Amino acid sequence: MTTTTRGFATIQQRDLVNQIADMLTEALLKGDFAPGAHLAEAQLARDFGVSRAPVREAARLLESRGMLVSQPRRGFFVRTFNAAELVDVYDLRLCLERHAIRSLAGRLTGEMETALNGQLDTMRRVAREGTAVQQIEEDVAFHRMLCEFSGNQRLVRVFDELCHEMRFCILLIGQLYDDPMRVADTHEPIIEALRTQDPEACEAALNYHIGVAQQRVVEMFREREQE
Amino acid sequence: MTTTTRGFATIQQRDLVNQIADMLTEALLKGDFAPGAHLAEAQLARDFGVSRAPVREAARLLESRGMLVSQPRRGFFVRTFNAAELVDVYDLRLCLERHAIRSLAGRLTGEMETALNGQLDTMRRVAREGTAVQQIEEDVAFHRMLCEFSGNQRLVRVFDELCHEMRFCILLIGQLYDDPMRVADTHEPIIEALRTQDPEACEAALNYHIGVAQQRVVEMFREREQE
DNA sequence: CGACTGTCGAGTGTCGACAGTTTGAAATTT
DNA sequence: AAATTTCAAACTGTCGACACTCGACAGTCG
Repeated sequence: MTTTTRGFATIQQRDLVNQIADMLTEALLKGDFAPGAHLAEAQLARDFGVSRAPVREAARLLESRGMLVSQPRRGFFVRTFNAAELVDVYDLRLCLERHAIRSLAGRLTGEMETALNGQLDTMRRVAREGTAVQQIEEDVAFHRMLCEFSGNQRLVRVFDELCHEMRFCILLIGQLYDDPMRVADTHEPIIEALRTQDPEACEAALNYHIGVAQQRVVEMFREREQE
Repeated sequence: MTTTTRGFATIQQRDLVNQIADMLTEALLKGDFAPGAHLAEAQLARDFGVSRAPVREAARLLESRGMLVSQPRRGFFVRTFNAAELVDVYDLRLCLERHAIRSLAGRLTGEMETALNGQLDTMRRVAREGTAVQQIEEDVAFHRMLCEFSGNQRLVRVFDELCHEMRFCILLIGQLYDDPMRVADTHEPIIEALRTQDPEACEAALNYHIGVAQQRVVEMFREREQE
């Protein structure tokens, strides 16, 4: 939230599209719509008390985020995942973060290390007293930092897109896949590897970390799939 | 209503959004719009002989492909690149292809090798008798194959997005950056490295190949920027 | 002379409506 | 009873219209 010189909050009359997109996102993450369900524009427009135009644009936005899919003349549907797609998402995530951490090894500044350690503290705090959603969010934030520190903003953008899908998947499963405090702890080796300045060690730590996460999520997802 | 102020051909009543998106893409690649130029919905709608709704959707599509950017209440503008963004694009491309080739080393099938060699032949053919656009297209197709062979479809999707931007940049420069036949030849070492089944060799070949391309493109772009 | 204000045109955000298509179920046939 | 056809309701794609916002320019006041 930016402020003006006088300290007023900037008035950003967030247009309808973004508001609707946020509401839809929330509803989707809460599981209000079944996977694969059809979203009727007119119905949503009535629900939100607006016309179909902004609903349509919001839906396209969620489509670009991979949470909805559209079929010509049939409309929008809640995105469904299969295990293979989930594997791909985590594999791509590994691809991105490995590239980031690799370019990072050897030029990690003190500031960066402080930021990462601070994020680790935050993760441990929400592991104790936060909600599941917060825990996921802080976990994502840690990995996002790695991407940001790579200096490649285009890479960060792809990471963000991936995150939408990961969030969606994880909340689709309906429960966290591990003890949040232990999850936080498993980020420690990554920082340590970065400190050694050894690219190989960094890659190994990340490989392991993401590999474990992928395995757990996919496993839980496969269990869910049996219904 | 056959001709328009900008001279676009008229379109049929099918799939308006995609047709408009294609025509806009073509116009953008041809350089009909200056970088940073404002695209007025109403004007385009008149030009195409349709209403603003499909134009708007097509513009959003191009926005998601990184060819346009939008500002609230101000509309769509032709995306501008700076050298740093171009560096990021090529860096991310290296990230993707390195991941692909790495997972490919050691499980390259005969079919894959045949396909790659076939593509190389195609590249050499269009280097002799094709247009610049074709040459770029076949070059992209080779690298896309590498991504496809990784088996990660999500990765291919990101690669495709990146390609839109690369195409746009390259054609923005207005000329090819190297002798097309030599460009084709530089793909040979990649296939050779894959044949050795050695991940390190594959990575090295790719690093070199993309590094050279990046350097050339960015260099030419910087020259252009001086105006 | 400089800064502020009012006005005007251009353009986006949103709306309600219409036409053609898809869907699901009733109606009919086998 | 199962399969097929028919048909109406629901829905999407597209359109034209209106209100509000933004930027430019000229005019006003100190």
